[in-house]
Amino acid sequence: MSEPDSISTVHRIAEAVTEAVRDGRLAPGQRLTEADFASRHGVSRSSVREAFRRLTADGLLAFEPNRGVTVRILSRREIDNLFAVRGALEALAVRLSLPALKAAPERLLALLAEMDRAVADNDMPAFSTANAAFHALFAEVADNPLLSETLTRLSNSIYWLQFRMLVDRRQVFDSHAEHRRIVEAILAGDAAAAEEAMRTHVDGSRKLVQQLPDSHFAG
Amino acid sequence: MSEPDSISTVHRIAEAVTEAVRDGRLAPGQRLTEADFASRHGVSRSSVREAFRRLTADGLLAFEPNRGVTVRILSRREIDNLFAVRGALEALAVRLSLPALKAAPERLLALLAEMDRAVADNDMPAFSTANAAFHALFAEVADNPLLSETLTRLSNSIYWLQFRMLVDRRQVFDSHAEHRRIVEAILAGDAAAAEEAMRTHVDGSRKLVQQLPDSHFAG
DNA sequence: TCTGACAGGATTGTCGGACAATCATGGAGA
DNA sequence: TCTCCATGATTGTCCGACAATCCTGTCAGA
Repeated sequence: MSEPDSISTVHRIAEAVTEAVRDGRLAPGQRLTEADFASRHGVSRSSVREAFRRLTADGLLAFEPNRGVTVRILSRREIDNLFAVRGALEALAVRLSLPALKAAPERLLALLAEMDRAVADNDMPAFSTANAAFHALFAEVADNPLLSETLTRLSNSIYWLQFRMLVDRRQVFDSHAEHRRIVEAILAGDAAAAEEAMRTHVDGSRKLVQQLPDSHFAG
Repeated sequence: MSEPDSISTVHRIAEAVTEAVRDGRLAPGQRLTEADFASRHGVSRSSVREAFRRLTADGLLAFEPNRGVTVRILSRREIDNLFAVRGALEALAVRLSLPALKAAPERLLALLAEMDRAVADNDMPAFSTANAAFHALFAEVADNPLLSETLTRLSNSIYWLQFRMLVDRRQVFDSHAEHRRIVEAILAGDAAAAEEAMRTHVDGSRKLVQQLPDSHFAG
């Protein structure tokens, strides 16, 4: 997703919005007005519109006709829907990537070790980063750009949640045990078990997310 | 996808492009220039740009920075990737929709009958329509808009293929046997079998598509 | 002849401004 | 209190312009 695009104006704006969402300056559900953004960043409204469109396609913003865009926020229901799709796709990624990962498990094991360390050190940012890399690895090794792209879009749609999840570390760290199960199944060459472990893991994440208070959801 | 959007200018343009692709007036891989389209349809370039963006997000067009858009065309490799994702998602749709479909199989059976009739009458357009409805039904009954949306995007990406497939009817009709297998598994309440039947069916479609000559692919 | 640099044309990227279309809000009147 | 409408805010669309970039054909030099 999000083409390199040199250093175009639109790209700059899109980056700015993404960052603002990432570190909470833009709250989920918040409405973004074009003119506002244009003047604040010293660019034309056209460029802002364009950036908004691109971010909408990427899943970060939500677009409503004649109403403009808002920072995307999902209802509990939509979260369930998203995790269902994600589970199916991550399971697919695991299956497709298994042979290659079994043959050359270095990166996989490195990420697992990195997460081990992060858990031991109670280092949430490091864990979060490694976790994202862990999940992205499967799609990447599966060598299916469309799959990677689709999963990225899904991640973008719940961008704000990753941020909100940082508050309660314990449960997030708990999910790490499932990572190990996935890796073991892969090393054993057991595709069905690996897929199932991934499905379970994704559903675990879903449950974790659903435990957040209502204020983090739309609807 | 493609919001109703009243009858806005952008929507009109987008429809026009979609239709043109559907009936072959715009060839896959063909480049579309904004000014051209703007003057031909008597609208501003801004609106054309916007329509192109939307269609790009929908998967019908491909966008390259500083080069504009082209009618999307995939390589054989990309086709395989797409069908892999599609298989996983259609299997998910089958699993999720199974209980509801088993309880109320009317529409499912009606579509199956419609396809039976189309095959008997050698009526390709009718078969094609019913087939699309058949596949869409699962996602719809699964009651997961995100899933429906994602599958629609995938379909749009290979829009031109549906058109090209009309040439050789026999093999397409052959795939109908697999439809029946899916339905039977659903009526029997056998989720695993239904999923597997759907996976097989989707992969069958993939093979069929791959039998087309090189001229229909990018790369 | 072949290769590479360059010029020119074509097309996209961005800008600014303008106005119509639509939505949201709050107040007037029933 | 509720409904309807005026009003302001914002998006949708148009126009025209120019810079940035890409593509192509040409020409000089090896």
